[in-house]
Amino acid sequence: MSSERTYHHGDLRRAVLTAALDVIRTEGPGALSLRDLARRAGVSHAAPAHHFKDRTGLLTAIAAEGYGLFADALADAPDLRERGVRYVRFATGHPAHFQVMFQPELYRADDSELLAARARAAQALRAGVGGLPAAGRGDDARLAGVAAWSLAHGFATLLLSGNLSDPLGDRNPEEVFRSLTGLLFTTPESS
Amino acid sequence: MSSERTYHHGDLRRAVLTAALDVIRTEGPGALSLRDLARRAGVSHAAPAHHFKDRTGLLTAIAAEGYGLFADALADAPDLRERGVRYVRFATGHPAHFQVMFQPELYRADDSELLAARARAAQALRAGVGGLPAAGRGDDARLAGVAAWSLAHGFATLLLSGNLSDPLGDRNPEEVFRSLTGLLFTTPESS
DNA sequence: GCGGAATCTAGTCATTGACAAGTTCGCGGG
DNA sequence: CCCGCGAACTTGTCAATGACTAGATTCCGC
Repeated sequence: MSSERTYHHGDLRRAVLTAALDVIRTEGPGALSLRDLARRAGVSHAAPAHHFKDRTGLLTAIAAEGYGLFADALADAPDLRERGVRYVRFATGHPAHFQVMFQPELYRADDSELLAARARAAQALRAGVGGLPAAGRGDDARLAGVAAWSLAHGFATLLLSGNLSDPLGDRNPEEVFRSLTGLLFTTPESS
Repeated sequence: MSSERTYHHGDLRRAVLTAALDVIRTEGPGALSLRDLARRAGVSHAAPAHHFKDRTGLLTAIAAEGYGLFADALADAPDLRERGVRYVRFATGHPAHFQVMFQPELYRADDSELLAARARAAQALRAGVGGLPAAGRGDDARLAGVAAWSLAHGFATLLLSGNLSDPLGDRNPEEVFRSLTGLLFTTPESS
């Protein structure tokens, strides 16, 4: 598969995606170059365009894939705290996807495939807000949801930008986040 | 000042910075083009390079300026909650600065001017963590600081990426954030 | 008003994204 | 068997950009 020198690559789309995720993770989305990705895959400079149309198309595909993986990761979490932990775990496990997903100016937000995956993720995210301690109903519940989301998202974002390596040291980020939720959402009856 | 057609621009550095902030705010850092900024300022295509060396230099200058403004904004906040509110206010008031500051791969993190401003901001940020309700001392205090930072940062980030326009509607983000802190850090004696 | 330094201009080169046109390959119908 | 059709990939090209160099103009201290 890797040593074949055929005219057709075999799975160029995935190869380009994987290489792109690698570049984004280490150097950021700004360092993405379609021609560089083509070189890495051993194909001509215009080959990637056949699968992704253009640079924005590639980033759109990454965002869509990211939302899909995100929805899967959040799907079967037992409670809200665990959902938050998985939020953080996704960010550390798929940093490139995560980074692109939350920079809408990088991709085409009206892409249909992306919208579908995004909707799935949004539903998985909202599903666990009900069991919040401070949440009665209506406005307070929505606020509590925003609070939980902000906490998880902020932690994940600060983690990826390297801003927590100092205070956290070598501790497991997920465990630290679990402790965090214990500090804030102090609820004796949380299952 | 604006209609002068002299050889020297007068304040090209600021003009380029302002134009750059405008581009970043509306189209993201990826849309930055030194040549485009030069055109907007009415100078030759290589003029900006004299002030910022290269594209990364411009972004470094923006990050450094951002950290300076950030430190000023947080400086004289009465309590931790208000510091959080100002964190959010800074993000909405200086979205371009904020966006660049927290994407270290965009600039030179070892720049001396940037490091100085960043240190000032870090001190201003840490100064208000002491008065936390759940914070005893040592480990718990540090965790509580990370929690507060995560909450503010996550809220600000989600806000800038457009992810809160739905749940918030047309409500004032700062006020919503104030309510959030009331939901989480419920402390009767907080001034 | 002189000389050096800061500011800006003009020209060039390698790289990139985007597009157009042509080539090779896989595959199913006849 | 082979034929044709579409998908996958290549080659060639163009405008735009970042970065660099050399040179022109202006400012400012003395």
